[in-house]
Order: sequence, then C-alpha cells, then structure tokens
Amino acid sequence: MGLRRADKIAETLEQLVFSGEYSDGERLDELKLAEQFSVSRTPIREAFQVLVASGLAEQIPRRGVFVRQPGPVELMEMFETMAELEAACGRLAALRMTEGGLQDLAQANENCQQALNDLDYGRYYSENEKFHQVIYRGSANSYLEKQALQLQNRLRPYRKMQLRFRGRLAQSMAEHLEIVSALQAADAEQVARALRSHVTVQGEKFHRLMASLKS
Amino acid sequence: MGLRRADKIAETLEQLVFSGEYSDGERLDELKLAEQFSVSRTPIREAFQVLVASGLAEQIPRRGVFVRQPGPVELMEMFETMAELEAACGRLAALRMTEGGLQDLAQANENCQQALNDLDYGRYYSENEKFHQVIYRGSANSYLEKQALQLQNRLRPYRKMQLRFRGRLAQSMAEHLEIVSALQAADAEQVARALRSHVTVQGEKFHRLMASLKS
DNA sequence: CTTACAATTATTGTATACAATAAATTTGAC
DNA sequence: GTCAAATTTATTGTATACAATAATTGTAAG
Repeated sequence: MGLRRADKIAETLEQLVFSGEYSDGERLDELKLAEQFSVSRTPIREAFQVLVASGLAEQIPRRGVFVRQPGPVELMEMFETMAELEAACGRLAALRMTEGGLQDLAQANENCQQALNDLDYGRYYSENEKFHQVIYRGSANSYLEKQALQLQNRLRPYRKMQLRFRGRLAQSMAEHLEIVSALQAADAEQVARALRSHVTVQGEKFHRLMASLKS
Repeated sequence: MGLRRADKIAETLEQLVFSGEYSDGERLDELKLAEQFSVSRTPIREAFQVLVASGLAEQIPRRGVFVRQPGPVELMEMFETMAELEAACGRLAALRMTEGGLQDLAQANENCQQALNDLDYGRYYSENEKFHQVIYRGSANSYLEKQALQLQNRLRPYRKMQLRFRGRLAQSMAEHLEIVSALQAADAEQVARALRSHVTVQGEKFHRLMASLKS
C-alpha cells in the first residue's frame, strides 16, 4: 500500500490544524509549505483539497486557502451533534450488541477504572475513547460508526481540555456504569438518554470549555 | 465569487456519480476526462480529491480513483443514519423552533399536500425535501443541519426510487401531520419517534428499494 | 496629507514536462 | 502450447513553466 506524498502532507497539515499550530483565518502559504515539505506546489495543493473537503480549511478562489478553527458557537454545535450521534449509536447498540461486544465494553470500562485508580489522566483519556468506540461499533452500522469516529477525532483536542478537572472523572465513571447497565438491559431509550447527557456540554463543563478556548 | 474550473468539474463528476452514470468500481480516467472537459489533468486531479474526500470515490495509490456506489448494506446503513439524524434534528427542533419556523413548516406541509392533490410526484418530492429541511433548520444547530443536508443530498437518488408507489404518498402525508403536531406540542420524544419511523426503510419500503437497485 | 490611478509584484490556477510505478505485451525456454 | 521473465506501454505522481488575477507599491493630482 504505497502512500502518496500528498496524502501524507494532508495528514500532517490536519494534525497541525488540530493542534492549534495554525490559528483561525490564517492563510496556508503554498510556496512556504512546499519548501518546508521539500516538495513542489502540486502535492501541497492536492493536500489542500482534502483539508477543504473536511471543513478544516476554506478555499477562496484566486485568494488562497485559510484554516477554519471552530468558534465557541460551532464548537457547541459539534458537541451537541456528537451527543446525538452517540445517543443514536447507543440506541442501536442496545438492540444489537453481541455478547462479545458487551464483554469488550465491560473490559473497556474496567480499563478506564484502572487508569482512574492510577490517576493516569492520559491513559484514562485514551481508554475512555475506546469505551465509546465499542459503542459505535455496537451499533452494527459501519456508516454511522464512521461518522461518529470522525467527529470524535475532530473534537479530541477540545475534549482533552475539559476532562481533567476535579471530580469530573469520578462522575464520568459513574455515568459509564449507567450506560453499561442500560446496554446490558437492552433499554434503548435509557442508553440514548444516558449517553446524550454524558456527552453533552453544559453547566460547569460549558464554562470550563469556554475558558480554555481563550488561551 | 470566481469559480475554479476544478470545483465545477468536481460538481459535475458528483452529479455523474449520483445519477448512476458511473457504476461501482469503475475507474475515472484522467486523460479521457481531461479531454472531455477540455482541460489538463491538473484540475481533474484536484476534482478527484474532492470526490474521494466525500466518499464518492476511492483512491488507490499508483492505480487510480474508482467510483464507489453504495451496495445494499451500506445503503441501508445510510438510511438508518439519516433516520437518526432526522430524529436528532426533530428532538432539538421541538425545543427550539420559533413561531416563524412552525409557520414555515405548516406552509411546507401545505405545499406537499397541494402537490399530492395535483398528483404531481416531482413537485411532491421537492416539497417534501423542503419540509424536512425546515426541521433541520429548526434544530438551531447549523453543524447538524449541514450533516443532515449532506446525507439527504447523497440519498436523493434512492429516495426518488422508493417514493412513487401506491399508497406511499398518502401515508407519508399522514406521518407529516403527526410530526407537525408533535412539534407544535413541543414533545421532543414524540417528534423523534415519528421522524425516525417516517424515514426508516423497512418492510415494504425495504423490498422496493432492493428491487429498484437491481435495475 | 489624502486619494486615485498606474505599474509592479506576488500568488493562484492551469498546462506541460518529466519521473516512477504498474499493467500489458512480447519473447524465449521447456 | 504454457508459463515466466523481460521489455514495452500506459498511467499515475510530481516538478516546472506559463497565464490570469489579486495585492501592493509607487506616483501624481487635488
């Protein structure tokens, strides 16, 4: 599976946009990037198309492409959409999850608890992601799963901000348990409700997120 | 707002893929397309990136790009995801829809009824789309709205197949009324339920869709 | 000093040229 | 005649060259 230079560049640029290396509205300079990547403008331009298509940048004809960092409003909208996608996955998973899937879920939750016991935030974070991914998978709808994974990926940097504050992790674990038992009980509505409120950003979470955006 | 040649080409190719002009697995020939559009390979290749990014084609390095028409399974998954997205829009719209939004909805439904009275299937189809779009808008979440619009657009050709068969339109209208009244009553769960089952493809609809795929 | 216009520069968009790799075809051994 | 290796051909990926348009600077009039 040969990789094209352009694809690798697109991936790298994506990471740079995610990590906040480029701020909102900043223009992506073809020539400068071509130099940096030791490549001609062509693969850079092809990489741009990928960024633009995924909404990470905007292209204005004859002007250039400009990175688009989501503002507070769009961010909230994305989180809300994520909550609804998760709820949808959960509702379907409640009806379709296999015994093996439920075991994976229990294991994933176990790993979260372990990380929490060790106060290993980084590991809790990644195990938590896996926990949710088991649910996406459990929906038995690979199209929906892909959508959920995509948005999860897009929101990762912001989720990272909001997870590590006092009491949040314990509460998060409690919610996980509620989700797990609802899934075991195959109670679709309960799963959807639990996941929606687990993911939704409001109250204190909202203020934390807004505060962290300013930095 | 100058348009780039490559963007226009991407749009055209999208339509060609949608309309079934290209079948699944078919390779998109750069040179042939360059000739057809009277253009060099460069803008063709840039257009390809757009198609690939939106999942309409797959790119295999050093091999070419190949159109990806959804098979029966993926199609069902997409419809199911659409149902969940619509339910999500509806649930939010139930809480947020303005008086003006409700009026737009009533008007859109009125137009559907009118088209149905005239037995104008084409118009019913487009008015029906507008009806749903009012709900997307009603969610007051432009990110979610965009996702819904995107999938609606992607599913259009298949939806067209399944709408025109005996009795379906009358039933569809009845469901619309249920949706409208639930929205007026601001009953989020009821709206979500009604929209989900309205959009879901199952039973007779499923068989129709499968049958039409073979042609 | 400000404004408007002209000339210059920079940057994007497209065409062509070249390089690298995969597909196809030919050739030769068995 | 069949299979395999080698050669040719076709096609993709990248670099460069050119064209078109937008941004910038400079200049002169008021």
